[in-house]
Amino acid sequence: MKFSELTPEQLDQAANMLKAIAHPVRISILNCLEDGKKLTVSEIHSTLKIEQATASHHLGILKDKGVLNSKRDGKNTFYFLKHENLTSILDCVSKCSCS
Amino acid sequence: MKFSELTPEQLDQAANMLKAIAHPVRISILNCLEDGKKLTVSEIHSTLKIEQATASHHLGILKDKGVLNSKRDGKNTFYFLKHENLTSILDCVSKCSCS
DNA sequence: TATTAATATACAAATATATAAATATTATGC
DNA sequence: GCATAATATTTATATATTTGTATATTAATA
Repeated sequence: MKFSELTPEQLDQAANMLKAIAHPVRISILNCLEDGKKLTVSEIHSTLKIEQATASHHLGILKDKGVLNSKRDGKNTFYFLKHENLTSILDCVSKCSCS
Repeated sequence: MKFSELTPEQLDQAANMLKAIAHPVRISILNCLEDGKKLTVSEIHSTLKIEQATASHHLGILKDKGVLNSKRDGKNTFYFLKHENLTSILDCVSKCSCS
């Protein structure tokens, strides 16, 4: 799939997905969710030492833009990567930003 | 290199790099520069049918954030990818946003 | 040197995003 | 139903980004 074959809508969706990822807190969240891990809002909030509302907010953005999925289980909501291979983006950028 | 091993500064740089890419016009620009191609501002501006100033502006952002490099040759400035493997980000996102 | 081509920058208006604090919703267990 | 825990949403303020238009810079050439 070449980008030149994408419709403007798909191009926008790709940009929105990347925009969602392109934030220090949200990169850190994705880092927590590597290897198929499913974590609750509380776990993210305590692990990253950020406000509960902030964690929920960023998780909501990532879900809204198609990066994450979530599954409610009682009082908890577990978040996880929608596409496992998205972490390869992180690998690539971390390589590029360290050289 | 795991992200958890990145310093806050490197995390910010990675986020800035992704933010630079995360825009429909700039994704289209990167798409033009695949396979090591080097293009001038004029070529980008006519290929993508955007204003000259807009092309220059977006190219400047991509260069400033470490995504592109440029080389002046007389009246022309040629832009090209700084890290060839950055296009793998596009491949990944295009796959994810089409499924 | 004057003209033209190619690129880059400055500015302003509209839009979008980030952050924190407060409040609301959803679900459990007594 | 009431209290509590876990999430989610709202609101307001500050900041950043995008876009177009105009202008400035840089380089070649007549």
